[in-house]
Amino acid sequence: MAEITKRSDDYSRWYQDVIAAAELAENSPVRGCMVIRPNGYAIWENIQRTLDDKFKELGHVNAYFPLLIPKSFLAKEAEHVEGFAKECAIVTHHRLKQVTVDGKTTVVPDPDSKLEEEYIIRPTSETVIWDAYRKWIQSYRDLPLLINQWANVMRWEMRTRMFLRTTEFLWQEGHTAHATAEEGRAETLQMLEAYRWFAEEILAIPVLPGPKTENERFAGAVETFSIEAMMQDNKALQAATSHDLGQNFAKAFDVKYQDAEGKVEHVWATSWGMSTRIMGALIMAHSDDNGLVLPPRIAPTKAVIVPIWKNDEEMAQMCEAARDLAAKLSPVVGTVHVDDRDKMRPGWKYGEWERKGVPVRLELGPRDLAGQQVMMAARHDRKKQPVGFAVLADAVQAELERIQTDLYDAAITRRRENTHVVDSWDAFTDLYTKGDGGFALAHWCGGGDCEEAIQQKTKVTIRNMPFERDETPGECVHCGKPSIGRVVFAQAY
RNA sequence: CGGGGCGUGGCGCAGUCCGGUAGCGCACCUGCUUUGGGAGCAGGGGGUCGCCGGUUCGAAUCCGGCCGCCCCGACCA
Repeated sequence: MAEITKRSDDYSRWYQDVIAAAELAENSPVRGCMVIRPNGYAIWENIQRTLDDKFKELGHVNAYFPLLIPKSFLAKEAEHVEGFAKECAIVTHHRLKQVTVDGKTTVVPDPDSKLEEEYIIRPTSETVIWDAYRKWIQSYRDLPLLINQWANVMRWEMRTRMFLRTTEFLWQEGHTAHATAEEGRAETLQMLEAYRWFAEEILAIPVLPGPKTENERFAGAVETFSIEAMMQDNKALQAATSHDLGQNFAKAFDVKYQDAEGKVEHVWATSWGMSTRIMGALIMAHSDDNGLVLPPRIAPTKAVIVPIWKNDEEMAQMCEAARDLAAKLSPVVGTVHVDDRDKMRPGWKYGEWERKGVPVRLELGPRDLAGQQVMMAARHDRKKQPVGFAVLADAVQAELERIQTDLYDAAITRRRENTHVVDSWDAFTDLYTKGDGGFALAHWCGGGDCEEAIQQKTKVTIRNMPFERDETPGECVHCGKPSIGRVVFAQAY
């Protein structure tokens, strides 16, 4: 295993090194696409399970819509096409043909199999889904319609980064239909809150929920909300979005319902999503120079037991004792792994499980067994202490909770230290050129042109306008016009 | 798509300037000794040198083209 680059030396290499060292994912033969390895996919499965339970608790059901979307569908909502046209993969043929060129056999699209109407690989599924909703919705009795889909999508990005921006990515997309604008808005906010809960309580990543500016809105939405997180390099990352789609898609796909009084109206829609990008946030939020650090609530393996021995007899004893402990622990704390591999010394194993981010390590040697105890070590702060067998389950449970809390506290402290109230353009530019960046709470006039000008000059964008923000008017940090209050600026992933 | 860097066993690299048929560390396999923070010794397996073409008696090395990866910009979740 190659050394992990230090964060202070090269943050972006560090990020890639952590992914490689923890065996989360690797590049694939397809440009911009990644192979998610078992260690990475196990985390995604936990993310899926937790979110899926939450969605269902809130009344949603799952369905599956096709990967391929007729080209004409995308064109039905004007803003939507404009937003996605530049990054669509297109399926044009349905058959290959073997040909021999210079004695070598290869395959080419069979010209005779050209599709009359080409398909695009979904960049998001609003269009196919709303085409179906037209058929499913007739009456107010069919509402609300609360459907979620777990799927892969493709957006042909110019520059990709593992998890953070890949050509193909996995996500969930919720698509709901409602009888009134108020219900739609309530759903949009409810799901944003679900994402906030998930990011903060499960992933230990503090986030700022709030509406995006008009420029940053989802193509086709009336209003877009996001949760924004700060990474260890002080850049912002949009961790999830929730869109109030108004009647835009209902009108584009002619989805109407009849209310109790017999009046026919277009329905009101929302969509909301969280993707494998969140894994990039998870990796960057907590990991250190020794590798991955995972919050216990999302970690696939909560604890690993490393037995220590000097000879075959001891090996048998320690392994048996370790398996006994694991069997007692698992029902209380979750998956516990016993690393009984021969041929590897304990020190090597410690290093490996640290790289992979397992929150708690339990060391069990002859001296421990004699004293009916283990040495318990935490991944994130390396604190080590002896714990008696009798109280082990409670102690590990408490340790996992301590780790979860520590990680959240560290992240929120880091965010506080790197969030600055900025009141002049000089201070603003200094922060992002000479300083360490981070979040700037600054006045903004509300003008899209002004927002773009700021981005042009500094590469800093308005992440969102947090619900909890200072709305006292002031002067726009850039143009000096009267402001709508302070919004959050940052360089973003 | 522009600017910079890099493609050589699984990983990290040397060799390229100055052409002579591929080497080091780690990992892997076998055996013995080991095992409380990345063990030691001995033996062993594995590479069309990113791809295509050219020059040459001979190319990892020189020339031309292409592809991919990483970093920095323009687009985005």
